[in-house]
Amino acid sequence: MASQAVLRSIHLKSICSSCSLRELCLPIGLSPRDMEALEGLVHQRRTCRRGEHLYRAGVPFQSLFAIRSGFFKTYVIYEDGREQVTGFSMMGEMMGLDGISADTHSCNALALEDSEICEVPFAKLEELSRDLPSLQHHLHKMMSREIVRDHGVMLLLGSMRAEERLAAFLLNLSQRFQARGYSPDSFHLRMTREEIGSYLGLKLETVSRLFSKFHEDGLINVQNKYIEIKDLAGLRHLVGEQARPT
Amino acid sequence: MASQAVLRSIHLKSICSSCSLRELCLPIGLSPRDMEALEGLVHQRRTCRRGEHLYRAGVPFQSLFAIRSGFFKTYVIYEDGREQVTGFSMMGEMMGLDGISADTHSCNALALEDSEICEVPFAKLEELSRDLPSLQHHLHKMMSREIVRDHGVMLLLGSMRAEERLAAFLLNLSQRFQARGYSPDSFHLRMTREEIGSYLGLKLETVSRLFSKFHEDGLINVQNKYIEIKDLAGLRHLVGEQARPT
DNA sequence: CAATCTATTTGATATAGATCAAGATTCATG
DNA sequence: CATGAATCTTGATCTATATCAAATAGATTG
Repeated sequence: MASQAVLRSIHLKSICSSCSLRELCLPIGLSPRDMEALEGLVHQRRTCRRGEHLYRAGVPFQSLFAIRSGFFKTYVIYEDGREQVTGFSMMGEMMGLDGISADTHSCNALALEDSEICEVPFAKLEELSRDLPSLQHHLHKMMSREIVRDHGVMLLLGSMRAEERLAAFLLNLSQRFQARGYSPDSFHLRMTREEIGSYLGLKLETVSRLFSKFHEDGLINVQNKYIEIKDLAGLRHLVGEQARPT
Repeated sequence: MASQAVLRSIHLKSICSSCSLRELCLPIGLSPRDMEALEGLVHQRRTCRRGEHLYRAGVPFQSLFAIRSGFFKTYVIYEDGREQVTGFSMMGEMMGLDGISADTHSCNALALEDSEICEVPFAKLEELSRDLPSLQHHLHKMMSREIVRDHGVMLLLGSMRAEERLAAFLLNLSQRFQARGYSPDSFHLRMTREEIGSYLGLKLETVSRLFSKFHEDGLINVQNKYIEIKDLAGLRHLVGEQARPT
């Protein structure tokens, strides 16, 4: 028992420097000293089981969460109960940036599969980033990247047709899996058709029909949640080439 | 001539502490000393005439821009030329946060009326915010607020009906004018029906028809770009009460 | 201030995607 | 591994909003 506790503490101490995601969540070129300071900051490594909320809208904001493994959806709920999925997050991505604004989480984060996350107390991160310019700048870039990403979703929702939206969605997933060393051509969707639909501003039936159509057209293979991209160029061509004749 | 230059330099020196927008773009409770440091940083106050771009997507990112007066739209253009308006900005708001992500502006900012802006070199702002925790936190809140705002637009685009979108848009404008000491009940729209439509994911004809409908229903008066809100509660009721029977 | 250009309104019609419905498949649980 | 609950697929139909079109109003310019 005692040895287990020791092992865990050793493990905790070294997570950042040995983490395969460090180039995603940490600034490059951090000195060993700085790395150590940062590791002291990540005070908790937790798991979050499928179906559990990592945080909910309205609860006090304390920490950011770096995803070590697993998959999440974030969503907002409007007064009348409408749910809008605002994003899907995977390993190496940071969640919770929206909470800084009002010291309260403004959206909900739900694990779509068993996940491991690193909790980063934000006050401490701010403090440390005052001493580490590269960390400071990295944080700013992460927040800015989130803004840019959201603008992309606005473009998708505001001016793309259903086909284009789903194609763009698949291409985005493919690209993110690839960046993490997984196959860009075949992957399991972690979310339901309804969740995809919510994200893309479509109904689940429309999403399902489009998957079938893409399959018929030889662009992809679909077998329930398992996707195989057969014609990347074809998907790319679909996005952008089919503007409505405004 | 010489006296003019002196006057301008005096004016420049005191802009922040005397600016009526300081509670919008600066952290509260900044000491006079800190305020002075901040003022040294805002090295340029510029004007931007109606129809001019403040910045364009693709140009190197150097500075944030605080709007002192005027009105802007920001928009992204997709490869095939589709344009999506991502937001409208007015006095006291900060633009350009999206540029931090890739050291390049990712959207275009166009003045919809003659405007005055304060240019804030971002590298210097980062530097100063290392010494001023309240400034640092303020910057983080601004970025986070932008993310939250974008999530709101995603909700609007992804799950609201046309009527609700336009009502939400008018309510948002009204609230922002009020926060700046202007009438929340009557204002001039600075943007065209087409720009509103782009922002809301609707065609300009739909926007026009909805304005007419709101007028007939006694919710607003419209006379071209001049809007009078007659029934705030009615508009509020429209948003959220009309979910599609999903 | 006439001329021209741009923005807006309104009507008629078309259509992409929603809705409704019924099976079929997959998944979770005792 | 059987059984009920989710989830997904597919078809038929409906509707909100787009599209097309034309007239009007407002803004800009020489």
